[in-house]
Amino acid sequence: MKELNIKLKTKAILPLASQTVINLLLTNITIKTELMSVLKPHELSLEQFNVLRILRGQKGNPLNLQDIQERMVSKMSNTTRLIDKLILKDFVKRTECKKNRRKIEVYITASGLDKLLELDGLVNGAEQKVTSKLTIIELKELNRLLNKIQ
Amino acid sequence: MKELNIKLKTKAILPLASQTVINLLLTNITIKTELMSVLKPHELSLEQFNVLRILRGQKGNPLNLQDIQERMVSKMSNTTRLIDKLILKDFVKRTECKKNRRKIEVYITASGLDKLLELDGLVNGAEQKVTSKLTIIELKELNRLLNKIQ
DNA sequence: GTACAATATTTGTATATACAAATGTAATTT
DNA sequence: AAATTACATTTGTATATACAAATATTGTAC
Repeated sequence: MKELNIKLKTKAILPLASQTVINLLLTNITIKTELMSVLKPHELSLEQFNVLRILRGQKGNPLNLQDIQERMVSKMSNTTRLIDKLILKDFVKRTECKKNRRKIEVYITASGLDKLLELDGLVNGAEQKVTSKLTIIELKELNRLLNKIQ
Repeated sequence: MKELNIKLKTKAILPLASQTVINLLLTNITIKTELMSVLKPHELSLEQFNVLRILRGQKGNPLNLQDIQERMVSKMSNTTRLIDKLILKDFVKRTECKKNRRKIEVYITASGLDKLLELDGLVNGAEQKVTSKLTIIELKELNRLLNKIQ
């Protein structure tokens, strides 16, 4: 509570539920800032990077937009336009599905795979950095608690 | 880990640090969705609501833009334009500071206070809802862990 | 007291997010 | 097989976010 008051420069006494919500929002900003500091120089957003990783996970097989969306962290973002951005950067390719022309299939390109290879270590480093202040036991406990909230 | 794999529809085995980061991002979406479901009908964003609460905390005294920004959860957003929106809704007033004409002072209006009164219970309810699956001890532990990350 | 630096806010711009509506395609019903 | 419904993606629009540049005011050094 004391730390929270310092962060928000206030003396207000907040209920535990409010403290938790604010702390989660603040932690989110910390994490996004850290990850973006790695991705920004490569002109990738967090979700763009995530979609590249999802496509790599397919090992050469394509995914259609819906399947991609289901695997994304934020299901709300506009997948069509996100893929457009990745196509402009030549990290993915899009082809029409022959079996069902409503669908489009998305592949990761060789240069997309290269970029991921370049980023893997950096992103892992950022993830390590933000979690490094907790022990393994604490991290497991944190995951357990977060899981209960969702 | 199992739950995470289900959420992301993948079988990938992720390091603990990555799991934690993704779980924090997912939890953030849960919380924002819950809070926005309360605020949306009132056409307020999360930060707009937050700024109103910050101003109420001043008990009639004004705050300038910088002071507001320091107290905000997300310090990145454009405070000038956020205040513009609140002025349009007649929830705050802005006056030029006489001592230092570079500064502008922002007050909450009576109708801003009314709106907050209307929202207090709803927002508290949303906060309770998202935290209700944890015990008080777990919530305290969660706050402690989040504090260490930030 | 003029020039320069520091401060506070505003404006501009590019991108991201959120969501509704439109388009095109396939499947189902009658 | 025409009409309707469901599905997959795209487009439109409004707002939010992120950050750089511009403007206006104040403080300070010479």
